Amino acid sequence: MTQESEARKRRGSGRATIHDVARAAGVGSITVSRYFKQPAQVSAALSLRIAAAVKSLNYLPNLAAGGLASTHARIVGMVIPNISGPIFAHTIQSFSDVLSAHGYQLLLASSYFSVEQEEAAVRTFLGWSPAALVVTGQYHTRATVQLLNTANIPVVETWDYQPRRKYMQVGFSHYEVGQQAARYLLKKGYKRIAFAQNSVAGDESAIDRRDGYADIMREAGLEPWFFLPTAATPFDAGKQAMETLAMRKRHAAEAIIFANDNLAASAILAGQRAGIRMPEQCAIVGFGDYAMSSMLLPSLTTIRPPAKEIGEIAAMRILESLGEIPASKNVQRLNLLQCELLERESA
Amino acid sequence: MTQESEARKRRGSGRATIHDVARAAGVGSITVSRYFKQPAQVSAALSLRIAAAVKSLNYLPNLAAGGLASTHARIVGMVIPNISGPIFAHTIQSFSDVLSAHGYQLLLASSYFSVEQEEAAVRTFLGWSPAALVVTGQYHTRATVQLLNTANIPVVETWDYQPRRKYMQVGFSHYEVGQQAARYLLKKGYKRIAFAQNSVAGDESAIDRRDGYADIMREAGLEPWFFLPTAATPFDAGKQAMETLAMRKRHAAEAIIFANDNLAASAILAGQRAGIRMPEQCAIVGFGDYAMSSMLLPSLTTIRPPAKEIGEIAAMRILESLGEIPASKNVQRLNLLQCELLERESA
DNA sequence: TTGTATGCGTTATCAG
DNA sequence: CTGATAACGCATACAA
Repeated sequence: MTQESEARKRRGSGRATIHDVARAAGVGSITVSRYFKQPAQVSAALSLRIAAAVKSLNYLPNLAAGGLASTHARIVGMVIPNISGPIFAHTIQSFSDVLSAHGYQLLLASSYFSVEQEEAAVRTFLGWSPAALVVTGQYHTRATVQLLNTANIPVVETWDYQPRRKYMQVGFSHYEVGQQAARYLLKKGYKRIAFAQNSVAGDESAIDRRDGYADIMREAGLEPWFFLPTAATPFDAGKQAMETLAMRKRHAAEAIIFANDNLAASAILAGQRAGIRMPEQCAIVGFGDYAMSSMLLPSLTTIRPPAKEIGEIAAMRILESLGEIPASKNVQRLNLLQCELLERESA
Repeated sequence: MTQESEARKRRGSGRATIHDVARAAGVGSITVSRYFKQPAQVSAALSLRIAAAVKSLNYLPNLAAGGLASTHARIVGMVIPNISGPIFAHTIQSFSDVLSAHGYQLLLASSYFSVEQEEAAVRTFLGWSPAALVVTGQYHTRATVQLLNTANIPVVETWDYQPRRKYMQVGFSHYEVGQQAARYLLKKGYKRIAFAQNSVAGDESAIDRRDGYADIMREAGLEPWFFLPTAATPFDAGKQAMETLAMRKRHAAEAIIFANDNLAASAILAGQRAGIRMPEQCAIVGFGDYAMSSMLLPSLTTIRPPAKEIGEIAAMRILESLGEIPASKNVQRLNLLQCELLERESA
């Protein structure tokens, strides 16, 4: 009875607050706050009493209140094209792991390659007063840029790298990846090299890769050859590319660079079924190094993006900006990552 | 000068607040709050003025403050074994999509199949006063259960289903999946059927599947045959299982059920290299239906878990509990999902 | 090292 | 339909 009769507050979660702990420990509430944030500044005697009170009351700090009071919550928002895609998940995973090791939480949203959805996500995230924000790529709406600029917090663009951008960038040059693939095939002696694009609208990075390919072709005195599938799903699009480019009677493609491994994989399956010898009759190069790529027959030659590294390094840069860890030198160079061309059987 | 000379607050983000909007619109701040939360309760005239003020001030609601005042933030925490895994990502994606359509944000953490890491994540999440919490599976630490119980918010366990659990469950019975695989192979006439486990510690669900398999074997008067790989990576473990079980001289396995498709895939590759005819010499069944499974040679017969559906339905149940959408009937039955056995070439 | 007063931006309560 | 006031739980500024 008596313990229940304590005048209950009109609102509130009913959970113990920092004041309850302070009262139980016989200290000021600010000391409890320090006990969590700057333990070194609290004497051993008080620390002990506070620890006991915390335990007996099952105290859990209210992070929202803390964030409100300190104007920035220990939260970082991340907008990624899609969570369940074969590659971005690794970035999310490593990013989240590094952050949570330092007491920051990940707030996640997906844009499905739509800059408008990205804008909506950024807008919502800012409502949480996040400590930092991560977006994918360098293509955003005007309003997103405006929001990012006025937010006055660290912003990182991942999965791309362009010189002289305003925000921190952690990624690689898609343009150079396109060049890399084209050079590789040219060196192998292929001439009739096509580039099969993605039917997903909004994947601007794939366009950059295509342009890198095109420029290398022109340098070599060859005409770039673009194929834009009309099929909706990657599976159908890859098949369509294979049928259109490699199975034509005259002037068939000797090699095809695909916008990603999904397309390339379905092309290999289609080719296999049609009895096309790969790479002799048609060489295939992908992008992404998805899990299945090494298991195909022929195994897929592809370019591996540093997905996990991107997440890790982005998190580190943010923690540096936030003063959580000492700053690295030569950040500029560290942020520009390299992709690896994995030479397998298909090219 | 004059516009800058407005006495600046000592603290704060510098962003416009609800009071700024109220002043600009000539209304009380609570009316602005209502304008966002219950637009129907605000007259058209005031709504117009508020809308203008919001726009001109670039007002963005501070969600942390709102969450603090209303004791529950529009946030839902989700703990998942791993984000970058081949199947959970789909659950995350669909869960996040449904939630964000209703103005809830996803706070994500991974446990790596460790109940201790799960506990830590739950603890942190609770600090945000989330509207609801989602965990994976039914195995938790005592402290986690305690936290979940006292949190007094909707809790959903995903990726599993056991009768008479305390929390809402959205998933399927791993035990029945194990039974399903065993029955399928027995029906095909296989007798010497082994189960290759996962070397990842903490994957309790895989144990449930194994037990389902074992019981069906016993029912059929056959001895269950467990193989526990020592190899660390799934790739090596699958290969090891194949070599140990199917390539032995005498009494080799006629069929192997693998704890997941990663193991099964590497087994198929190893078998292929060793010239083992599948399924004639050894049939293979996986679990998960990962992206590469249909691309293998032979394509992998596997059991597809309803990953996307789990995320969707979990989100719906939460939104129902929160009163955001009308409640469904027969929730009990709806939450028990079925896995589909995909009959392909390997078994 | 510790404590007091006050503000963070919003919503619940209650009154018009 | 609208508004004044007081929480929400914590951290900053400043003082002791």
